[in-house]
Amino acid sequence: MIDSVPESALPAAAPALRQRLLAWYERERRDLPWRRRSDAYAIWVSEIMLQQTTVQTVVPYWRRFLELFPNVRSLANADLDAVLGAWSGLGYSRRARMLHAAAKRIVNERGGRLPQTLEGWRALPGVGSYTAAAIGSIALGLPSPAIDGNVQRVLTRLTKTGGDPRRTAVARRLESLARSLIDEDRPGEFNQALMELGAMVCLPRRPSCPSCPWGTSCAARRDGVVEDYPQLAPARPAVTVVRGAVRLFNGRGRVLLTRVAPGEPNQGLLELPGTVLYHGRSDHPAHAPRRWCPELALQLRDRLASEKRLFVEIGSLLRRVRHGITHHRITVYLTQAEAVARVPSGKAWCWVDPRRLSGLPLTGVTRRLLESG
DNA sequence: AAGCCGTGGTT
DNA sequence: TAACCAAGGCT
Repeated sequence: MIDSVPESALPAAAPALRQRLLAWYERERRDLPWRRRSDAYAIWVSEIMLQQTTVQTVVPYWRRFLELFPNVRSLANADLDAVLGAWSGLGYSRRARMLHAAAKRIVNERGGRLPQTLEGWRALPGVGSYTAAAIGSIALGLPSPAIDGNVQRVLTRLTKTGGDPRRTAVARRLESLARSLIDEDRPGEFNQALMELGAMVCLPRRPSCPSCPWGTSCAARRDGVVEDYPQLAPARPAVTVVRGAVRLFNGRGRVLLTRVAPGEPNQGLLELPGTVLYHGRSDHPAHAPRRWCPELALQLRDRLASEKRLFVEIGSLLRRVRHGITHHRITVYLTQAEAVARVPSGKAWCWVDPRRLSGLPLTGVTRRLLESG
């Protein structure tokens, strides 16, 4: 269902809305490192990192990444492991693979020249409609609306547009709205201002309507229903996962890691040897084990032996880490272990100095399990 | 087009 | 604690 205010009202108000938004943005904009850059490469990297990831998390990663890979050629020439290592902890490592693949394609097929059109960007792996519009407007001055979750929230509230904005029909309506609002002379500023408004003022919960430059024009605020928008569909129930992992040292104080097999989550990254001990929907009557126990230790030992040919005796519990992912709730128990047979070797296994983890392509959980403890 | 990706932060 | 959210894209 889509109910909204008459759209004819909006184009007339567009110039005033534009002016108020841009004036607010000029005053309130955060000093983010990529906002000091105008080259498409720096903007591109920031936009890929910012997909489903908060600004606060991205900033240090972006700085390190641009020091390691200052331009598209250095990124294209880098080993995938180095790129994944720089990404480790940021999540959704597929973004890093696609960024690396896109850099290679730019160097190999375009002589290292970055695209200068929306279609050119859109054709690269990892660049969808939002990211293409963001790069296009910010780095190239193209007048294309960049519509992310923030912008969806602002626009559904401004116009009381009902329905889930992630659905195609609603998204099209919002895009049409944004197109009628965008400042064609300063599209990059406009897009960033709209996203900034969503990130700083028009918050999902407890928005700061009194300080909003659009507050007097907002239909949802006028009717006192701001927090009823956007009308997102309820999320699916989460999946509960319990996992066991072992910390096994060799004689030189190095810890055993294994390469995640293709087809598994986090494939290609390094993780502590382990296995899934429980996997189920959390809306079912929970059978998920609630605490570490000898039965789980035996199961972990047997499955490491049968699945990975790693033969150990399980020692004491070292720590428990909870990991909340979109619709996964993961609990990992890390135990000590002693090898009782020769440890496998080969490409899937490696021993690393636990003091030298930075730069390794670790999974997020492994990074947390190994840090300071 | 609907589900998946199994991240980190806030409330 | 657990739900919800974030500068989404891919299949």
